[in-house]
Amino acid sequence: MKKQAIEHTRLLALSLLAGEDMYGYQMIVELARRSNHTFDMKEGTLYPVLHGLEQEGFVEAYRKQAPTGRERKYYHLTRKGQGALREEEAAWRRYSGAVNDVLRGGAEAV
Amino acid sequence: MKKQAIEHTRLLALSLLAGEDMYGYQMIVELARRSNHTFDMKEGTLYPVLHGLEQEGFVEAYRKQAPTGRERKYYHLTRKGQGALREEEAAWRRYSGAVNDVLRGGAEAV
DNA sequence: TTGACATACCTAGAAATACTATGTATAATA
DNA sequence: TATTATACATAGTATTTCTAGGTATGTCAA
Repeated sequence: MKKQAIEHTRLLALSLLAGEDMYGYQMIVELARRSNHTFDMKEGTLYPVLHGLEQEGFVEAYRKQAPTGRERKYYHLTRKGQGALREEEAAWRRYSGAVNDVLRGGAEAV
Repeated sequence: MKKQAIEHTRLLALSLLAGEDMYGYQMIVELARRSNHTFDMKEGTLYPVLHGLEQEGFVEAYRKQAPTGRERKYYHLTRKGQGALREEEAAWRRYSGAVNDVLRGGAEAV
């Protein structure tokens, strides 16, 4: 019943797009694969986030025909989005490092 | 204006109490110190969480006179709380490990 | 002594974030 | 041809944390 704790959705989304352009559904599948199924991001979570990233100019969307004949909406990480990714990565390292410090009983010597 | 992302409040609170009994205000100060001021937990966040942990039997509260003469409300981690802490720690390692896997481009070989 | 500040606890309401549930539509497959 | 997987989307709900406010005591300087 407990909510699954996926909080850094933006970081994860930006990170997925760093390697290659992807469409939403693909990102969900890829995220599950790369995280060994620790993350099971819902469509109701990802799509609004992608729309937000697009509005901020971090990603650009374009439609492309899939080999299946079906049209997909691909997202591309812009230069601005690359900067945002670097910032979010730094924030994550700071955050996770701090949690680990606390778990170890605190960073004694500074 | 952005909300500070402290999500694992329970984990942090339980972890602080693993070493010694503490009172709320002290926990906030200690958390800031141990995290090198990465975490600045608000009272409006901590106190409701402590009350919840108490209701679940993870911590026990008792009042004690401080050297200043003032009464403080100390929290003690119960055996049940120690178990909860171990579980939360494991969840954190799983979660942070998965984020790092995704940032690295995915855990290729499983 | 009094005014400011740090300490110490608490709660109500707002904001942010992610989930559930649902709707639509197409392609593949049994 | 019916079901499943693919693919996008949004409305409403739930959870978590913050903001803002309240109450009260101890310390210290002016």
